[in-house]
Amino acid sequence: MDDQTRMLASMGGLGGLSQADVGDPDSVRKQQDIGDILQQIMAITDESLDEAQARCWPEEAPAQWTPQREGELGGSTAGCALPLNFQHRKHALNCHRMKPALFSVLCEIKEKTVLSIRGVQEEDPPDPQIMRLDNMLLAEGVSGPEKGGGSAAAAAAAAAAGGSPNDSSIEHSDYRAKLAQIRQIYHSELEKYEQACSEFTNHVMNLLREQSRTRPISPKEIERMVAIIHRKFSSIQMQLKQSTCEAVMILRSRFLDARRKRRNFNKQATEVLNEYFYSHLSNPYPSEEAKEELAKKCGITVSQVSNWFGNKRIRYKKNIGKFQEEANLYAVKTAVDAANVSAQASQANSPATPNSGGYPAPCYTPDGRL
DNA sequence: CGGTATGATTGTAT
DNA sequence: ATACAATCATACCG
Repeated sequence: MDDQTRMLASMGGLGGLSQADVGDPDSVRKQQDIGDILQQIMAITDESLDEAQARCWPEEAPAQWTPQREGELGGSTAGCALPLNFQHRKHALNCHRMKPALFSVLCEIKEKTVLSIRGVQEEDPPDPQIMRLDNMLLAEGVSGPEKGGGSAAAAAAAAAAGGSPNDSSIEHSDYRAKLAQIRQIYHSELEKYEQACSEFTNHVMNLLREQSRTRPISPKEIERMVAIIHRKFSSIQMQLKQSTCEAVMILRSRFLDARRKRRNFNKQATEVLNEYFYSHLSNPYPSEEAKEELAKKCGITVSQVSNWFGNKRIRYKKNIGKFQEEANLYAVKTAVDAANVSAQASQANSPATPNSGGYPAPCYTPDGRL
């Protein structure tokens, strides 16, 4: 009680605001006291904005040739008399021995009210949308670790495998270049966002910390503010990720949809494949190893071999007649090869085609005609 | 230019 | 996961 009155007195001395009527009941008076103090604080907080503004004014104003009368404006040569006045009041408030207690009470009250208003939506789980985007960017190699030599190595490998610099490898490198471009843009934008975010966060935190000396701001509140800022920025980042994903998709559909740029396999490759097919007509299902072997021989991928056999089987079955000529041709071919291998020349039996399975064998004569 | 050949993709069943 | 069937989209050829 004593303290309070003393504080009031001192505040009153400062601002001349203490018009507390002495006749009131105690509780009411207490409330009013607190109200007054709050007003004081508010006033100082508000004014400190002006003060800050005042401080921003360049001091290059030539020294005033007519020094102002001290009594009137608080006495200062620095153009504006307000700052000192405020400094003084602020200092007095800060140094008041009731200040810490009052401050903590204010913080507590504020904590309660603020928390009850919008407290319970903490720690939202990671957005599934953003996770999806992240996964995709990672899968496309946009957001993952920089695989510096990766593209070069891949291109080299493709060139080596292809033997000749075919179109596909050229297109592949083109695709890679475009992807790298997207990747670069993505990363620079992301970096920009992150920098802006941290800068802004720092700025706000400093501001709040600065203000927390005159205004009840708990560390928790600052944390919350930071979280809000981060949420905002991450939503911006999501837009970036989304548009990057779109760009990658467009690129993919343009460059990697092989149907658009279908190339027939070269003659030798088809020959190898057909040879295998017709010499295994009873069971034209190459094993994984066989597929790999064929792929290597033909300079195509294993899945291309699989595609070829899939297409071949279905088309052969659908119209055996159409393929008979071809079948005979390759049958003879293998027969000749076999004959060449075995020293016993063309004293021909039927060639080594053990036809016993599901695919009807073409009928042919040893000389290769129907 | 139109028809066919052909490699790739998609959907479905096993 | 693999095979099959249907389909797509391009390549190729007369």
